[in-house]
Amino acid sequence: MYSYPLSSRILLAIDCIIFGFDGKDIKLLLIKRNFEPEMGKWSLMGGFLKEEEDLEAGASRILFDLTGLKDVYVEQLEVFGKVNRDPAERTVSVVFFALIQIEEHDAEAVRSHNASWISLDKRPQLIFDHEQMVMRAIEHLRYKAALHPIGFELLPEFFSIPQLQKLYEAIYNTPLDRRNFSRKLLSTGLLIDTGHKSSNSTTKKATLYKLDTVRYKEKFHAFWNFMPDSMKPV
Amino acid sequence: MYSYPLSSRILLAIDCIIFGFDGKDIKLLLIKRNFEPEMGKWSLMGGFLKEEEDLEAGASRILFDLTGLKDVYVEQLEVFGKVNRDPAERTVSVVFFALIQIEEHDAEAVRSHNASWISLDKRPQLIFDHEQMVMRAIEHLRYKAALHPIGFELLPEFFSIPQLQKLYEAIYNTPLDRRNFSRKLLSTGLLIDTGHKSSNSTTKKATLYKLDTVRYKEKFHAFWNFMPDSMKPV
DNA sequence: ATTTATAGTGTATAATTGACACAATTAAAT
DNA sequence: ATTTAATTGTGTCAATTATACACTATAAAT
Repeated sequence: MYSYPLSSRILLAIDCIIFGFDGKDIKLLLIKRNFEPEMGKWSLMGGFLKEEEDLEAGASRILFDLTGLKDVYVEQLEVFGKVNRDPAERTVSVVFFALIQIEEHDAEAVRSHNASWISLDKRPQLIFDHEQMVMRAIEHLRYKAALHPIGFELLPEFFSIPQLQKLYEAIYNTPLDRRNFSRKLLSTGLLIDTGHKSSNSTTKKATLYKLDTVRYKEKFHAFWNFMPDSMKPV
Repeated sequence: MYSYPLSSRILLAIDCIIFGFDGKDIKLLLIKRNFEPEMGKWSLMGGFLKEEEDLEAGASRILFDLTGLKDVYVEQLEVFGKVNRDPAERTVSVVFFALIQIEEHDAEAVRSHNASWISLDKRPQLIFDHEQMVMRAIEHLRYKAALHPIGFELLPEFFSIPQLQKLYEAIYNTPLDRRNFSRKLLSTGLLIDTGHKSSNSTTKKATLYKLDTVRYKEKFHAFWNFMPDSMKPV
């Protein structure tokens, strides 16, 4: 069996951008490091890839460790590999992008990691190139949410259209027209009326919908307009 | 200075998907390996990341090595990191996606690497997980070309609208309506009429355009329809 | 009962898309 | 020289979709 004797091995890290939505703001799950290096500073949650571990498994491990959640929405975002990005040692980091339902997280796990949910516009300075990673992730969130129905990953199972609108307004940091938004969303055919109404309203109660998980996959490409529907990539 | 004494180092490879367009078909630049491991089999062009090299620099080095070209369109595609993807040794590969103008490549460099341009539908079996990488790249090409004006990277500096159409028809493997295609393309405002006509036609000669490189960046988000223009990510 | 805040629906106009037809250009064939 | 075949360039109409905007309904507090 062949081997690669002359090639150098590099430390491979995994960092996770974890987004949540509290009904008002998009939040990031960040940790105040109580370990070296850079103890006391803020960073993304991360870790090293283990020798016998697939990349996605590593990301899931780290996400589970911090949030207590399995099966969250995760995708690879980008690899950061600048030679001196980590002053301690050459480290290449694979950044994962995760969307979670904020109420579902295990508060105890979060506390034990010294982590907090922080609004995007209040995020502290981060170590290394983590700020770049966050900016890349925000860009990706905006990009992807405009093309695919991923916003639902940030909402509870049952949600109202006004809630959904607040989410999109938070993502794009802009007001949207209620009537057009509602029409467009309903026209996707992705929402199922649960028959229930939101309970905590002091005024008119909103209809609660859930995501049509069957059509979700079929309609994952809802949108764009350059090519005929039939040839949109799956 | 801190270090990470207990963490394991991993071989970090770079593999390049290189697309070209010959006026008719989308082609891949593949190599028939005259080196170990997997000598004699087909694969993507790749190499190992060097200790003092940024990731993007590594990709550029490999691309230059094979094609003699600098400043080609390259972007990170995805990291492939399954534990046993390379039977010889645990190797994590960062896959880069490159679009080049096929006539510009250095034929001598390509020959010396035992490489060939191969149509997508005639591609041979590839080693390791390279076929998965190629499929992912085709998907990405279709995705991105529907949203951003990247097709131009595959065409010569001066090109006609019929040429452009043949490119898109090759990408999506489908016929497109000439009139609607032309209208849509011209309406982007990205094409500048050079005043010249294509020379090699046996029938009516087509107008040659070039890309408006100033507007190209402004209009890189041409399309999608979920959010108002003003909030499309940059 | 009135007020306040929010939810839900409708409509008229403009813009865009998709389907389709015809005229113009070039070189080769007659 | 004229015809033919192939390809390029442009126009139009109908259907769809987007945008801007106004009214009605519901719930709770006064």
